[in-house]
Amino acid sequence: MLKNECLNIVVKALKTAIGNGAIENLHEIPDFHIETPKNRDFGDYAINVSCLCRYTRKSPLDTAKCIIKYIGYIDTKSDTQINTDKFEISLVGGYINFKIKKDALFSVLNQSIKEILEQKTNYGKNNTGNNEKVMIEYVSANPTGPFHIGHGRWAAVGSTLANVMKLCGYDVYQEFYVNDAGNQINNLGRSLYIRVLQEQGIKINFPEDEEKIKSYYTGDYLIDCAKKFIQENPELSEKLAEQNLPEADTETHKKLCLFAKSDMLSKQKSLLEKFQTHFDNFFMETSLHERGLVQKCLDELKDKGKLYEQDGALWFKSSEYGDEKDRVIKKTDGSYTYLTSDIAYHYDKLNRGFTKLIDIWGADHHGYIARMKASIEALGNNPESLIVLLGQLVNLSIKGEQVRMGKRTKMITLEDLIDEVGVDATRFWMIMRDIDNTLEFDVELAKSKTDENPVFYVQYAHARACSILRNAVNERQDTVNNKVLPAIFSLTELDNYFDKYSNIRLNLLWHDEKEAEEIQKLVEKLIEYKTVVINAAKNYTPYLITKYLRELAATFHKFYSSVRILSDDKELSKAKLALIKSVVIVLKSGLTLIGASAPEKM
RNA sequence: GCGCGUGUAGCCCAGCUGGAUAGAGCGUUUGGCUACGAACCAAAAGGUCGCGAGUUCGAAUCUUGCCACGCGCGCCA
Repeated sequence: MLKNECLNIVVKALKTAIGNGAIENLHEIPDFHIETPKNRDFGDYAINVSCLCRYTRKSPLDTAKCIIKYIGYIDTKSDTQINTDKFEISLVGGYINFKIKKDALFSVLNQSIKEILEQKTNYGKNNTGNNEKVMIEYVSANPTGPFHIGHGRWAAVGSTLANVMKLCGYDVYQEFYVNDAGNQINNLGRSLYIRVLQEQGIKINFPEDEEKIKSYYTGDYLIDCAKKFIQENPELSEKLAEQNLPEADTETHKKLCLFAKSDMLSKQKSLLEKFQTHFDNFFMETSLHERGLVQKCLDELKDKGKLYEQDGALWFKSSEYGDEKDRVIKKTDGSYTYLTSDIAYHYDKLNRGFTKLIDIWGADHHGYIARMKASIEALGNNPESLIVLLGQLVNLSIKGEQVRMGKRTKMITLEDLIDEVGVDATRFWMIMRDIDNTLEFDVELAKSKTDENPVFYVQYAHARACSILRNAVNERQDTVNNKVLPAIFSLTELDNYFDKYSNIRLNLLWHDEKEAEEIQKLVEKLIEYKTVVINAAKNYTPYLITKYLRELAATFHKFYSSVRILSDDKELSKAKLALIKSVVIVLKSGLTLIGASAPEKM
């Protein structure tokens, strides 16, 4: 790449300068950052050498002069301008600016378009992940009710991150942890019991006592579940109704719990699929207990002297590993805390061979990080292997007015939102912002099919580009002369061209300087996709993909408005169509990464 | 009180490892469809980068002290 050549030129010159004693006290070549100048009149790439000022004891400009003196080309216009075979180099302030000469630029742009057309959906694929085994655990909602809006954010972010990391060569495994062992399942079963009785006409209600009602799920989603239960267990339901038991007996209770749990879980699963979020595994908390893993973890911690008893409870010395205080592992009533199974769960993940554990949690769980890492370290593993991505919550608003999720107001579920807004728009909006920011989700905006909505802006670009490709192989209407023009290409002709594409005739296009500029900008944007993907994976920031897609769409729309694609000149049209095809490929690839569709018509 | 996060244009947000005149979108004003999709494009207006100090040749970016907002600080999950 030309970028690296710029870097090499500067580094080589700098080394010569040091060798000649022009710069003293500098022993290590600094890590130069290659930038794209904000003002393109300066050039295509720039390297800032101001960081060397402290060694040269000169101004940034003089420092730069001092370096380019050693680039070694004779074709020197002045002490601030030099020509190489590929670049025009000029100095402004502490910047060494590189302007690529036309021939060099052709070959780079050609090469890039060729790469995109050849690799197609694989464009952007790389191996920065080095096949590392990564587990991404996200959503992990309790199986006690429908998803709320926040779960949607983790689903969209987690699945997009998984897609991006796969593209970067990580061996990604996606898991959903089901908390099906705690007391909340008992509460769920007890709540279903009441609904089952109600459905059979018995006058019974949830307790009114504010304390007691906390152990019930009063949402009406259990009514459906109750109906299903009665249908599948008619005899038992009748018995329950006749006896009108104040509480279900243990056997029945277990059955109720199990039924409600699996009903909730299957509803969650199907919603996730609908939402383009595909897990490799749903890991049941109960399976940890069944396999004795919890006990095994406790034994191991005990052997290492990390547990102690106090006030009738069992404690873990997490404060030895940086947690602010020790944590209870086993309560006085003999039951385990949530943390206990989580310790076993993460221990198990590492034992399954994953070297990087990514957990996506709501910001309200941030206090958990220290104790989780403490447990990993206490069990002899590297706490750095756990990466917790803390996400801020979602604020839902309708027409600018915030919807408060009070206890009294009816909850808006993720499913409601998807039905209202659609999968594509919901996913796009959910990952549009960095998870460090509270997400402002305006239902009306996301629904709107106008210029306020970035999802449609991007999809429209894709549809528009597809439309041009269609027009190239279809008859067209010439409204100026009012006649029908024949198709420029046959479909196979065009496909063959893209498939066996060897050299785009960009230089054909170069006669028009304005067009050339637009073409260069467009191709550069397409090239950028590769680094965007890498950065999104490296920094766990899937929002970069949406940001990029909006930029690419904007670049394309602008390109479209100033460059005519189809014309009588077949060769010229072909060359331009190769660009359009590339745009289609990259837009579609990006939209696929974020789990949104790429419609060819809208 | 302590911990984490946020504070950039009227609104919602970018700003890459400290670097050139702080950038998009929406909204506002104005202009552009008689050939490829106007769900688009172009132009203008709009900023004490929360406030103060420090480090630096250079700070929206790093350090520190305040201020405001959000979340958390359970033998809940």
